Amino acid sequence: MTDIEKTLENKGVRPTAMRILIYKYLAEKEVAIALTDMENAFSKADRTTLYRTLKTFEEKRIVHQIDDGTNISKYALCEPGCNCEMEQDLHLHFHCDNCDETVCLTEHKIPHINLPDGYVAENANLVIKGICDKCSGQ
Amino acid sequence: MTDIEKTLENKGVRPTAMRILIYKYLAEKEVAIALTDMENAFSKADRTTLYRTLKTFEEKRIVHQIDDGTNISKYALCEPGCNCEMEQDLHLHFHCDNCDETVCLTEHKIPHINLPDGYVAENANLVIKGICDKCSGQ
DNA sequence: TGTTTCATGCAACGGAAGTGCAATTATTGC
DNA sequence: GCAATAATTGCACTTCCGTTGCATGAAACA
Ligand SMILES: [Mn+2]
Ligand SMILES: [Mn+2]
Ligand SMILES: [Zn+2]
Ligand SMILES: [Zn+2]
Repeated sequence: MTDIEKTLENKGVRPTAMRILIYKYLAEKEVAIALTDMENAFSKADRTTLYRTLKTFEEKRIVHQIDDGTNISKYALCEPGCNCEMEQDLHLHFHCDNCDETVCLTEHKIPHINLPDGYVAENANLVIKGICDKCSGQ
Repeated sequence: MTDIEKTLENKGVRPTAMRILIYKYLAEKEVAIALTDMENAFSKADRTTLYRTLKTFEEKRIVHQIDDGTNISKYALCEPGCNCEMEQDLHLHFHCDNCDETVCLTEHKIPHINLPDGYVAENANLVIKGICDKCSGQ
């Protein structure tokens, strides 16, 4: 039993061949992945299977969904021990307008915001757009 | 010539009847408006006209587009004299999970974020989700 | 082994954004 | 005013992404 299989089982997901492949794919990419990216990478697998795998992973807190403002849902593996929905774990995301890639900046947490009276914050999403380190040539 | 007509002309938009109605509608709503909302409010007008009017308004900086994470684009009138794309004018948006409405918190600017080396920020989007003042009963 | 539960594949649907083109309306030059 | 021109509006259609229903296949269980 490999590390990935153990991880999946720990999260309550049966480690099928497909799921292991998808996990590996997510692990080796350092950027957020869209369903379409998956489709291209796994031309043999069905779109629905990829879709449902991502949803299962999300539910079991293996990945978190990222809304980077492109209107295309992206996904990235959660950090070990992260509580995606807890305020202290909400990190920001960076979307590069040049290469169109989105990355997690897991070290950069979303600052706490004081809201007007009556507003109760439960979640937050902060996306910075611009040019990424690869594209800025630095 | 009414105030609205003047405003539109100043922004370089011909004040047609339709556009004046749409502007009025946006002005009297205190929440961000989706294209579908428009369709319901103006059942006589064609969807495309509403769509293109919003795009024109956006281009001419009469409204700004809001991505609140629902994957439905919303629009709200810009504050007088605002430079939507300038960093100092980027305010945050609040989406209520209860009533599903999104509001501009124009007084709450997005805090400046220090990025890792090589990343160049050009724009930012911060959406807080939770319960709005009306729904929290306060 | 037989039964049940879960995963996968195929097909179709739905909502929202966007586009080409024709028709209508407003503006301009004479 | 009237023809020529430009801008706006309406209709039809497309595309893209996300999502669901249902049948089939594989794995776990008893
Ligand atoms: Mn992330
Ligand atoms: Mn706003
Ligand atoms: Zn880049
Ligand atoms: Zn509310």
